[in-house]
Amino acid sequence: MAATREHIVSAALALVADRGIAATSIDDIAAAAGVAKGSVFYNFGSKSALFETIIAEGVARLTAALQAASDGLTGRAAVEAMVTQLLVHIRDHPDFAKLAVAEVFRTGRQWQESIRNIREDSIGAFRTVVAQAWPERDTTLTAAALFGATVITGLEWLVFQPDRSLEDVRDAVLATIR
Amino acid sequence: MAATREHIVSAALALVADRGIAATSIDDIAAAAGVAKGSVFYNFGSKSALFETIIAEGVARLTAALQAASDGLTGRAAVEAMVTQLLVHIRDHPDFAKLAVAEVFRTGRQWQESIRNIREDSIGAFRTVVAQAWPERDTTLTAAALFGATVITGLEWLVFQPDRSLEDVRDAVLATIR
DNA sequence: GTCTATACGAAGATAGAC
DNA sequence: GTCTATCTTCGTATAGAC
Repeated sequence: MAATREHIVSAALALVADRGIAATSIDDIAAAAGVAKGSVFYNFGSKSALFETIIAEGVARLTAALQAASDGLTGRAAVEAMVTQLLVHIRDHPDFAKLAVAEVFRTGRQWQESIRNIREDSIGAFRTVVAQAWPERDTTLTAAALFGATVITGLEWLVFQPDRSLEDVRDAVLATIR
Repeated sequence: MAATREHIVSAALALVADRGIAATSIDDIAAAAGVAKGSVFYNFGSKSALFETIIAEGVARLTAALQAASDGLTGRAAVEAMVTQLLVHIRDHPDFAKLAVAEVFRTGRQWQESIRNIREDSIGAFRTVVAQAWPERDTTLTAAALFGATVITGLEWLVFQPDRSLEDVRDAVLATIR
């Protein structure tokens, strides 16, 4: 059933955000999702296929959100809108954010296809607005710096200072970058 | 022997940087280090103790390097020196950088004591220079943004654009932050 | 101090009942 | 489509020889 898949996906995301994929067993996921282990394999085939799905869905959702946020905007306004949207997305999907940060720079993993899209698509969205706002700068490195400042500050917020407001965090990031 | 410990530590670091701690077995580490599995346990006691050691040593070395870099400097010069030193450190110890990024925001892990120091000590060093350079800003969030921009750009450099020069990367980061 | 051999549990995956 | 039971492999850790 579709509901079963949803339960499995959200239970898996919650667990791996805190412990990583390898440290999370299908037993743990099935128990947290309230289903039997066999159902996980019936619905996803294998552990790595499960995480391919989870990561691919998460990247697609993030990329779409980032692009929508800067739609119709140009220059610095587009950059600021995208930074803000990234913070909102991290707040609303903190588990995916943690998983993504933990996995982006690893090579030689089973679900690497999906992982690569974190960088190519999501940071790629930043590249587009950066190229338009600051054509004289090194686009890829600047996009990485912007993305990095936003993501790390967002996670600092959620993990260590959850009582801060979105506005505080956004202002701190925007004040740091120019 | 001390050399055995060194071999184990460096083999372990290289493996976990790419696969994560849980996905790396003591068998793999022993084989890569050229020693027997028993020697790993004799020298470190357990897998988690091995990584406690590796992480604690890495955090201490990073924190010392960051503090030394800004020593005697004030204001923006101190910030720039620390950013540059962090990039140098990432270039020279890329495996530790990958491990650190993958683990910082996880909670409830066995080696959490050592991990917490990544944030408290290393980002703490940034906090000090930020507080001095921009007293009007939110110190902790700004330090996180600065640290995040530098680390993520540094890893983008090493993992995806290894042919770029340190100067290019440093200039891109410094141009992005103000 | 380092090795080999082994105990023991954990985890991915499958088979078959319902 | 979901469950329980089971197979098999892998991985941490220990014991004991060298």
